[in-house]
Amino acid sequence: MSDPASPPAPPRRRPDRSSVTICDVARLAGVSMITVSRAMNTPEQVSEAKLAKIRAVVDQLGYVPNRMAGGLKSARSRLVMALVPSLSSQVFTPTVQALTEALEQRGYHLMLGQSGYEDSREDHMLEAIIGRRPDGIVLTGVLHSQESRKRLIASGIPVVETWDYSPSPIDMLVGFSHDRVGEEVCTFLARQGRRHLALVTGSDARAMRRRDGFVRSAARLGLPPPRVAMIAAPATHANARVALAALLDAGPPLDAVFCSSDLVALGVLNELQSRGLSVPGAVAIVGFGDLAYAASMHPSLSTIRIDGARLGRLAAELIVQRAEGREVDEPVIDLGFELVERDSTGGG
Amino acid sequence: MSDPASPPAPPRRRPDRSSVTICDVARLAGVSMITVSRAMNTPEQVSEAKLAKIRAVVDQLGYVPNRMAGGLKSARSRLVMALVPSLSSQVFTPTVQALTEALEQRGYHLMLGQSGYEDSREDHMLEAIIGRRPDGIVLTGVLHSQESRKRLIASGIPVVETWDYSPSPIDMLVGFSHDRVGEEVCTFLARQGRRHLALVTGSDARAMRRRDGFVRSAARLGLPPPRVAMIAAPATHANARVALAALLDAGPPLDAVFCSSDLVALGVLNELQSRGLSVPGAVAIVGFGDLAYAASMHPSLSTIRIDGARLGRLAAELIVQRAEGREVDEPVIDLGFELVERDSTGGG
DNA sequence: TTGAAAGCGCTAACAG
DNA sequence: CTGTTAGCGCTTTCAA
Repeated sequence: MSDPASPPAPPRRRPDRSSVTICDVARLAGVSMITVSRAMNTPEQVSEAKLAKIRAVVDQLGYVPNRMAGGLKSARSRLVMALVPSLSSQVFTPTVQALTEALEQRGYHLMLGQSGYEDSREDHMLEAIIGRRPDGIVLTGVLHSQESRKRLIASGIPVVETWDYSPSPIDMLVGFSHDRVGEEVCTFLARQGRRHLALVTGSDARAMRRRDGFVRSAARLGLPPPRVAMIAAPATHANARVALAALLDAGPPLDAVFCSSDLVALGVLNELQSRGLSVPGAVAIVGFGDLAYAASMHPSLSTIRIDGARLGRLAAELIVQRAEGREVDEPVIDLGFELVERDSTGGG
Repeated sequence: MSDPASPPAPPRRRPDRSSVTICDVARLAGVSMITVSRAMNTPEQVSEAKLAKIRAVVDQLGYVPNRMAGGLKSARSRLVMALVPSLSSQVFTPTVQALTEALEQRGYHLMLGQSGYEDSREDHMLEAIIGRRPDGIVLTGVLHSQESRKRLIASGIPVVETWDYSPSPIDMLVGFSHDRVGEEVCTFLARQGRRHLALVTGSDARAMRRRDGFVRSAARLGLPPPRVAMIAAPATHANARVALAALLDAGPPLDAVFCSSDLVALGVLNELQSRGLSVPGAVAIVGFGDLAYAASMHPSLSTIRIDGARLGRLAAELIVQRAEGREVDEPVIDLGFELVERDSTGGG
């Protein structure tokens, strides 16, 4: 019991978890560590015989290389960080999905982060990112402070900005002009004979840009200035209803609404329905995003479609090119957008 | 030009990007590396004077510790991997959000992965995960093959399974019983006087468990066997409409539908509306998930609410406890659920 | 095609 | 409170 020669072993956590290393494999296969390394990374440099032997041992031991160690020496983490404002906004899902797949195919992994918080957290966030030494960062129109931008540039990590357009990005860019989206929707509604236009919109920077284009276009076309209902954050279905309700209660009737997202459009539709206003008879609605349900809603929703999957693939391409030291042929890509005409604006 | 003594330097990529290391900081601050390390990780162990000096140098140089290096030595990556079936299913968003925040607070970062693919990719996925040596894995009722489960157990990484209930999990669990969800919804609808029940449901394992509970309960209550419409994957709004349409066209009328998600419920609602069937008058609808729009839909949607945020916080708690070698007091947690009664079932 | 040596950037384990 | 020593697991030279 109290034998001093055999003290009870203190219950240590994970004394040697997953301790199978490249060393163990090398020993069992009767080769050197570096040969094992080559067998994993560049098998064409290893003879058939040793390759077979090594692979057998790897399977037997369940060896999985430690990428932290590899990344440390090679200075390549094979990690790409993507920052989206929020996961609840379905608009970014296809982009993230495509990004994941495209990177995976090339041997990279995606880390996903949410940036839709206060500026105070941005610093923490950036530190977390840079600390992991990703081979690239995909930004979704974020980074509020100038300070953060500088820091990111200083880190030397390749950056792709997306979902927005700027002729002079930090580094690379795949996006489209929100200004032009606003203009095009306004022109379209005017052509449909709508004159009393309104916006029901969230308050993020890109939505504001769409608003500006919309309002400017209305002025140019000689329409009455569009009325704007800002949605209290977050821009949920419920808040959209509230915002539109306030607009309807406060002023003259309107005959068309441009919404900052398809979800908002759904809220607007429900509010109109509950007031007995017909869509598209009395009021036309245009959404933004072309989410899965836009086409099958009742009535189906006219909206702006962005090819988010293509965006993701292009961004992945750019990052990988830069990470592998290749020359990037076209670092700034305008993806464009498409106005999809459906029932909510009077039939397509 | 052809001076052999000065060959043109090949244009190398990132020759020394972000090369400021703990070494540089130590030198400039006139202390040893380990003191800098302590200043960053356990500042209470460093004197005020040196701390101030070090912090100044860190700011000046823009030093960000390389977590790959730290993780290598300490065998703690401070990385937690979360696997969700898909990002498009909004049900998991609050969980992911809460997980992110709770982990961040404790100095961990979340890596998000999507698992909703074919089994063939599961192996790749697991390899990618284990390769990064996360301190924990949060699983969302996934991992199709028995092989994968074994491999995960063998890796020794703490695992929390979520969004499901099993008395004998791999390691730890935070979830609820889908069987009981099905039972409760069925009982509820029966109590409302509904007798001709139907299911419109996706085909994932958990939805199937809800179906089983629902069907079993109906039998027990002496109701006619519920009719089941399976939705072609993916379970979108449009596919839900198609599935319900087929059901309505093929057989006798029904007076209540239990849907496998709120999105499906929206599709079901739209299909009923377009056929002039009133909700809840002719048909009652119950969803699953209590997404943001459920409460503000028209009519508002009765549904099953899961406290996804709480689930995320609890999972984070468990992971961190295990990662830090503390004893886990309650490794299996039944979170429960709540039936939220709204207009789509005849008023709450 | 293979191997030996060296070290990526950091931190545990001891001493002082 | 501070420093020294020794490596984490892997890959990049370089040489055979």
